[in-house]
Amino acid sequence: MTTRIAEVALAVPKRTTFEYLLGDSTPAIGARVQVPFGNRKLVGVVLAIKSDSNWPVEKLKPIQQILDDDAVLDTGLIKLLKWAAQYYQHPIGDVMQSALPVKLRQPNSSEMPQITQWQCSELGRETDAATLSRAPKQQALLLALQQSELTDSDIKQNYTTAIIKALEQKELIEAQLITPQSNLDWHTQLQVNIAPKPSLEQSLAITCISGTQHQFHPVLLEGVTGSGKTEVYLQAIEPVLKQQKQVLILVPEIGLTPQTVSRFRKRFNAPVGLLHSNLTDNERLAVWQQAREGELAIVIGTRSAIFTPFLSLGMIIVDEEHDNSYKQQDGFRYHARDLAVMRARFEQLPLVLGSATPSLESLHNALSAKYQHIELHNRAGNAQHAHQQLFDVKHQPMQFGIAVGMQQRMRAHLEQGNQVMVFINRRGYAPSLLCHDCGEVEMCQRCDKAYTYHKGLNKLQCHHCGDAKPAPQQCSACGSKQLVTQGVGTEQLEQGLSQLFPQYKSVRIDSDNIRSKSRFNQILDDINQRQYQILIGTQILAKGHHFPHVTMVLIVDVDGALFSMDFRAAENLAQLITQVSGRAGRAELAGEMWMQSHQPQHPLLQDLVQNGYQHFARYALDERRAAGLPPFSFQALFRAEAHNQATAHQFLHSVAELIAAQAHVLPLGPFPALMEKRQGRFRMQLLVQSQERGALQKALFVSMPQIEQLPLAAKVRWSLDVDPQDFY
DNA sequence: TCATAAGCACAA
DNA sequence: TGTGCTTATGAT
Repeated sequence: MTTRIAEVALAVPKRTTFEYLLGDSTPAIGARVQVPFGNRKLVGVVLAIKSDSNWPVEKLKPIQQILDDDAVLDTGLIKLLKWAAQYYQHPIGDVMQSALPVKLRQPNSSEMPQITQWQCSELGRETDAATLSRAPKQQALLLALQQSELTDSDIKQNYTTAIIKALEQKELIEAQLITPQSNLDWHTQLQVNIAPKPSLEQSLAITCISGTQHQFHPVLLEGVTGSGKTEVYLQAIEPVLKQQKQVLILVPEIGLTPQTVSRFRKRFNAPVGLLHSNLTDNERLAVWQQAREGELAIVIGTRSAIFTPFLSLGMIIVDEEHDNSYKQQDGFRYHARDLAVMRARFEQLPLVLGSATPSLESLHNALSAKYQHIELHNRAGNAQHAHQQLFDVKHQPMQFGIAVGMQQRMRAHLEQGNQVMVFINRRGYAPSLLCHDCGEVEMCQRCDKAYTYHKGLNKLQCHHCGDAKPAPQQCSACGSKQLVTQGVGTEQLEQGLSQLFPQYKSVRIDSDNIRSKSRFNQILDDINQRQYQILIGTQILAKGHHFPHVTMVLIVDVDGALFSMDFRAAENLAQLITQVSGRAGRAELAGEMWMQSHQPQHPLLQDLVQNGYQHFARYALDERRAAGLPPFSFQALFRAEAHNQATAHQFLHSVAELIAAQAHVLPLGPFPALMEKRQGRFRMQLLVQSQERGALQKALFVSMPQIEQLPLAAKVRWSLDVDPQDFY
């Protein structure tokens, strides 16, 4: 009788799998098992069953328990995850774990969990919602619940707990613990509700996408804002659903709006599952299970939804594919869009990457015919883009960071009853506090960056490490009381604008002011109800929301991105500008967008303003080609931080030597990170670049074990980022 | 002299 | 990554 051994992936930071002896029963490949590890118990995923081992068999320990009857990760997902572990050079066990819902990382059952669901009480069903007219939010929620039951987190997207509690106390609604029921009704009961007639462009796109099922067929759908990409998605997935195949739709973190979701729900009258960061662990597991059982026709989710198991997946859509939130920024640093491409390839699926402002990487793939390229040029109903213009602020009188000339423009728009949106990329009152007598700036000792002054809280806050302290009364160097602020942040801008325009109401939208998703949705509602005339915010305001009454957008400072060390900064700025100008205003009321700059002649800005993103992106691609930057080369970034700079430098220097021994790769650095010091640690980076992806992969594959052996590797906190998106 | 902190190796 | 063993530091 031969010994049977299971190869198990465990969440430990080693690049290896671990082997265990099997008893009488054999777990499925992809099932979870509980195993002894040192003197603790861990949950791992079985990757293989075999009869021989690289380790002395007498040293192997037996498996303690098989946790699942069936695989929690099917063979397709395991293939994808193994590929990802290799590509991103990340420990396989950690990769497997991050693909599982939190509940399954512990030795819990993978059975369908119970979740909290709200419904109307007897009284609530009979109550006319109109009687709650003095509490419009409660009224809306009651109406919604009279239509159908909703889960706890569904409700919390749009309503605060106070509203839920109020209705509960009036005994109009009640909570119930339910176990989602298993059924595949949508297979037979799918009904397609009336769809608007697509434009010529749209129907061409729909035919291209849905014409090729059961094979890998990547499409870049480059459609200007308002050209009806969602309608293309809706009609393109129809034949997929009709074949009883499921659809996975990835959206950016902030882009999951209730409107989008209800459009999909209403069109097909089929179950739609949502995966986003506000779900409880049980809700997440429930959606995961329902997708796996085939009960959900459509799953819409953020980054990690790319790991959702499906009974029968038929298509993947990545909406706003350029969005940076698809890249995981710590631990297992995968890019969900890139994994979507691999998953579609492995499982032979059609794939749609949609964006008004495609990433240069995807655009390059489309232009070089690796992806099919479909463009939507026309906006529905002849809606116009906001007209983009540059405003030269050189020698201009400024107040609160806004040129007087721009203030006059704002006034004109406000006086016509329209809304004005102002973008500024700094939170707080002022980016630094300075002594007028000696010039001393209050600095965070741990990050070597100026503290941001928050006037409302009367605090100094470091935006890099989060350290905060009460705002001082006098200079810490000379004791002078002449402390002045320098620069302008959202808080000061809001205050300044209410001084300049006292008759108009303004609202500030930044992460200081937006604590919860429901509060954010509340403010968006109020904006569209025209409760506010002046909207002040950071980038958060730009993502996915429409502002029909905004006729003027002002970007306070575009210069920062033009001269950034980060070669992607200009691309990101262009995407922001284009996204915003497509979302402000409406058909009969084209808006204008102004950008304050000291460098209005800058060729990138000029190109963007005169020719639009499409032209700009191709121009930027040429620049990347000339400079040998991605997507014309491939990068990996080693980051290291240590208590003193020399240690981090020394470590990366050794890494560079190991890398340099490999063929066709070029180590650049070590150089200090854009943010040189953070939380009291010095941060250095080493960029590895290659003309060929394969050469870079091979170099990393060979070097990583050597790097891990370096004496300093244990002393320095370090990580590897394949295809880095930023250099912080 | 003891107690706690920091450093280190290791798990199948 | 988390644990337990070893060594360094330091207060009494």
